[in-house]
Amino acid sequence: MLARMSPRKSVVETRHTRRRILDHSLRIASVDGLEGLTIGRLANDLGISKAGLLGHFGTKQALQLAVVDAAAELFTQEVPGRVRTVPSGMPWLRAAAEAWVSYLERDVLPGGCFFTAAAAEFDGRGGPVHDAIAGLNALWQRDLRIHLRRAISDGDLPPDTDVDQLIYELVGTMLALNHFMQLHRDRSAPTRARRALHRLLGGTPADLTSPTRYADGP
Amino acid sequence: MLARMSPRKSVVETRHTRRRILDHSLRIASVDGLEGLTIGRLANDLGISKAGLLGHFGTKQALQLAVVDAAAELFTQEVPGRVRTVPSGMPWLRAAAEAWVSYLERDVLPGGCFFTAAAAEFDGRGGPVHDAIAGLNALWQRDLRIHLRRAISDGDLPPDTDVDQLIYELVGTMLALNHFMQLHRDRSAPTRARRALHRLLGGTPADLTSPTRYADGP
DNA sequence: CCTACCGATCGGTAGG
DNA sequence: CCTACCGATCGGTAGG
Repeated sequence: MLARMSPRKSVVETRHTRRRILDHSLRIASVDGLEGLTIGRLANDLGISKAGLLGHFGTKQALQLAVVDAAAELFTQEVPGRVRTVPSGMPWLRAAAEAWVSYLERDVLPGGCFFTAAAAEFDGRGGPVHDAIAGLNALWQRDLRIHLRRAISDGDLPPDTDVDQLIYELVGTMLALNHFMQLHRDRSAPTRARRALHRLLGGTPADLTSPTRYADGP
Repeated sequence: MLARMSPRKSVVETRHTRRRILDHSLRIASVDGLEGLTIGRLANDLGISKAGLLGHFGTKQALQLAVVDAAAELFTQEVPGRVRTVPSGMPWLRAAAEAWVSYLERDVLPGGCFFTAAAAEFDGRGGPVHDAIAGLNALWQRDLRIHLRRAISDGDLPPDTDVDQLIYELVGTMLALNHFMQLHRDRSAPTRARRALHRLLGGTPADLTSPTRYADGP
């Protein structure tokens, strides 16, 4: 209460350090996964001690959960955050899809989409980290579902549209974008993604020339 | 040459042990990744010593490369191997796509598709393991490309079909199948995959009722 | 294939 | 936030 240095500043500095830890963790985890993220490496990169770093979170699992939260915050900022003013339904879906492609195209994280990597890493396991990743994924799909239903009631999609099928194909398009950009360093992947999204949602990509359907059944 | 126990049998046993190691490695790696595959754990599971196990491969990286090869062998057996007698072009594509879905639907490996997991794990890194995974992926895409071109020249696909776009969407469909089956334990994912493949390749899935295109552009 | 061992690193704790 | 330390495990080697 008396002879301590300004606690206000100390709190601010603590928050700043925590942010630095999470920012760097996101970069590491997007490339090497949440298990490749080790306390020692992280502390060394940031120039602080392992004990000092761990003091912010307690355990490695708590750190992993904090990183998942930070990734969700980043995604929310970069995708839905950029289309907050766009009308619900089909306009929102097209704008959100474009923001999603753009987010990966701009290489915001060095390893691409954190959630794609984290989902693949933890999909076969149980535990709190798996549950957090799966839950956030489900939340995003719920947003898509809401706007897809709105697009149907607005008449922008046929009334018999299979909403879950469409979500499946939207997710597949984005998984492929990450796959081709990261594994094959294929810079034409964003264009491919936009064409696929146009087939799914309509819209106005100038580069779409081929017909909507590839093949007719026999 | 003289006083050794049958060298024939010893070689057979060595091969058998090597097979056991690779089979178990594939199961571990499909769930926990190629880095989650540790010598100690593997040796313990199989009831042999670490040194004995490592003797088969030399280093961990050599083991990882052997596991990648074993995964390629398994995939080749389960997908192209099952459609070897199907005519080239569109018939082959439809049969191969069905074999691909079936392979994941039957849960051949506990963690789903090894290559999907391994690609996500190594996509941001360099090195021989990354190169092996990317190379095998490229090989499979080359097979798809050959048959897509054949389908075009047979008139089963329009002459202006964007082959690489179609490959992109086929891959996306399979990535989504793995994603929904593994992360969300969604057993309807194979049906979704078949519908998406039908939209891409045509064919005769009985469950397709909705129209081919979801939305019209403005 | 084994035992016995190596240095390095892991997540984490004690105590300040 | 630090130093100093813990037991466990990592990949790998020596020698048989």
